[in-house]
Amino acid sequence: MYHGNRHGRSAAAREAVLQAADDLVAEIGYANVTIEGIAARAGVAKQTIYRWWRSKTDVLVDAFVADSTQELTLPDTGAFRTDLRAHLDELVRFLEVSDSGAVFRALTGEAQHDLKLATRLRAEVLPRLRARDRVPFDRAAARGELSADADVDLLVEQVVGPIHFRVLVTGEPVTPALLDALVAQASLATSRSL
Amino acid sequence: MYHGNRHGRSAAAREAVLQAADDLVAEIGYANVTIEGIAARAGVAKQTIYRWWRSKTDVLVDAFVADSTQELTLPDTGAFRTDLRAHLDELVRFLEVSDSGAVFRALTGEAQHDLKLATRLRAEVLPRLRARDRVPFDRAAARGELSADADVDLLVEQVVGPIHFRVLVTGEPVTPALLDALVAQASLATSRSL
Amino acid sequence: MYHGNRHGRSAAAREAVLQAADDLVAEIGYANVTIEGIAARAGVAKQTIYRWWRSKTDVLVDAFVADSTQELTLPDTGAFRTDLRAHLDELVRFLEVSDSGAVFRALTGEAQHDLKLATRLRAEVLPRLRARDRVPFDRAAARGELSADADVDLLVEQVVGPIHFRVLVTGEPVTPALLDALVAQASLATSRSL
Amino acid sequence: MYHGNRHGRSAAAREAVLQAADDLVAEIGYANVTIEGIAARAGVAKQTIYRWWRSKTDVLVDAFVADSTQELTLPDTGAFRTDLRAHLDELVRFLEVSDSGAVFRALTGEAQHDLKLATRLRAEVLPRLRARDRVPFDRAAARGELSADADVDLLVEQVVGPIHFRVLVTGEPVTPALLDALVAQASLATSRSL
DNA sequence: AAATAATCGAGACGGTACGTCGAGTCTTAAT
DNA sequence: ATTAAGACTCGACGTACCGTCTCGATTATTT
Repeated sequence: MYHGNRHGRSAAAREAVLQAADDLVAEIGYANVTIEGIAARAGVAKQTIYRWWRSKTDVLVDAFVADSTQELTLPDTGAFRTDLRAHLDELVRFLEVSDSGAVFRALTGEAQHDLKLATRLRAEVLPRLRARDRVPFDRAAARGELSADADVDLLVEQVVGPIHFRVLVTGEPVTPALLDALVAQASLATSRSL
Repeated sequence: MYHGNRHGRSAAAREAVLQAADDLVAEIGYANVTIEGIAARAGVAKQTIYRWWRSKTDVLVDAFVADSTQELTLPDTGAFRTDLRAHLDELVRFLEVSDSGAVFRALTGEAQHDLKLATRLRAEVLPRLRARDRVPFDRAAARGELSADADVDLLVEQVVGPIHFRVLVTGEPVTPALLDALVAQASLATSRSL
Repeated sequence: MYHGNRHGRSAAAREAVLQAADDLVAEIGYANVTIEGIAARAGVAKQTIYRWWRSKTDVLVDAFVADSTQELTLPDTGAFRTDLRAHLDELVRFLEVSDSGAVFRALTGEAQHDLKLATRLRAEVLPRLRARDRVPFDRAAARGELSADADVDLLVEQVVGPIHFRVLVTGEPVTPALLDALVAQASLATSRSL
Repeated sequence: MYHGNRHGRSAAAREAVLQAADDLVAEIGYANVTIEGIAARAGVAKQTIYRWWRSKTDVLVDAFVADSTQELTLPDTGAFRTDLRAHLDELVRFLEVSDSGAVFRALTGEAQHDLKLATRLRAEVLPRLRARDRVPFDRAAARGELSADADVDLLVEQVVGPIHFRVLVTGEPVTPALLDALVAQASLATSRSL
């Protein structure tokens, strides 16, 4: 067994911590993750974690950002409705199924009673997600399917809001029926604004 | 056949606990509330809390339910759009401003990593809220403004989803512009179904 | 199952408590006996115990006294040395082996930091034991083997003191060698005082 | 090969705990001493106590041993009788009057229903006391006052046994009359063995 | 190459709160 | 009127993590 500074300077330790945090959330659930647990799992001293992060949520935000850096490019189907539907399917998969989505839900939950976390999420995570949600609408606008003065952010919220509501609040599964209705509603808005 | 002290829990203790829990959430925030703190504030032994509740969230669900028992009846304005708008104003006030709403947000947040809490919320709290959200739609249906085969629950989700999304996820204020858009969209849905 | 006052007045409850206390000491050891445990075992309400006894040690003193009421009469062998040796054998058996002796040791131990218990023991238990310890000496005096002005209590202490010392302090077994020495020493004292 | 914080326990914390334990026993009595109380008094975290000691008795044994490390050398009076008498006077003072003796009595009491404590006492405390009790006899042997084949440990027990009996069992004061009798008896034993 | 400084692991520290246990007091319904 | 049942307040238990703090070992940089 090896001791002392086994990570050269720090990069390796940093990655070990993020990886351990990710693993632990998946294995034992967000609520049961502790700084001590992450340190033990990562083979890192507690102090090393405290040197770089303020709290376990801070670690998890970094882990989440690191994971979601991998850009997934939405294939262009040539039409707004199909583009949007494909994106929403992907969004639902992320929120309901993926490990990454589990972390997102946990962090969003924790942010309800942690103002600092809420601020970080809104500064670093949400803009990225928002940008992705806008893609189908921006493409539609480029195609001229959408009037230039339409409030895309507002339209986005009307579409993704109900999905998040189901996932975060009611806990009911997001059904194809809901997605159909949302796509129909968005299409109506685009066509109406012509 | 009864025996022993069958009067069971002391009503005074129960109320003191719920009141203390409510007060503490308002004063120091959900994350800082502890069972010990509630017990001290309520002048009650910790054991008494543990006898009747599993956790602090369990206490707060009870407190929330007790508070929200007071039905607020939505005034009938005679038209769907105005009914709905009045209801949404009230909903936003609840979510963003009220103490009760702060508890709701905290509990919903905690439910993201506490399955038992999630189950309780979905069984005891959400149906009540859902029923309130349906009122404008049900009245519209009674007036014949809405086709009988419309999926009211779906319509409700499309309207309240974006509001919860702002409050819980983005943290942005719910603006009149959003409410206008939601009412317009809902009206469209009703008129279209004629 | 039966409830309420199932013991008529009280005598039965009293006996049930003493019996339960005795059993529990034998089964789980003095240190693990609790009032609640005695009450549960006896099928009696805690309050009933508190009505008659101050503490668990108080119960156990009563139980001990009740048990040791059965007088064991020391057979008269006709000579001091053999009388004394028989008595000491019996004393060692009591202290080292018997359940009753285990209770005696526990109570004596507890009395080191419980003044009330110490007082009760010295008033109710020790005189009885002392009386038994005197028997061989008193018989010797009656036979004229002992001078009338000998301090029997002092002689008794010199004989039983080392035995209690081994049992309570060093925990070493009381060996025949020790008993032989003690008997010899006592005999010397008696013969010298002629 | 060492690694990590191998300096182990903090000497300051250890001493603070032992001192606080000693003080508390003297002030409020053994039965009222709690781990929490010791921790608070010592300005130490409870966990620190639990890290190094199993129980309050374990702390007190350490405190007792630390206190009694200070060897008291018995002055040599030149004769067995006076040596022994001086030692017994000192022993009685220890058992009946000193704070240290109070701890000894409490620990001996507790050992009646705590096997682990009993074992520790017999391994670490009693041999030291026994050694002290032997001193007058060993000196007598060195002077030739005692036959070489005398069982000194047995003689010691016959002398100190009755003293412990009074202190621990009957609670009566150890009188000069008893000490006189014990010294006389021991002298007889020594002279007889010439 | 040797000395120096930064950073690592390990883990002890003072704390806070946890959830449990038993003490001793109280109230209620059954007998 | 006394009991069994059991809820109550209280205090301590022993545990889990928190965030801070040495400590000695291990590098990486500086001399």
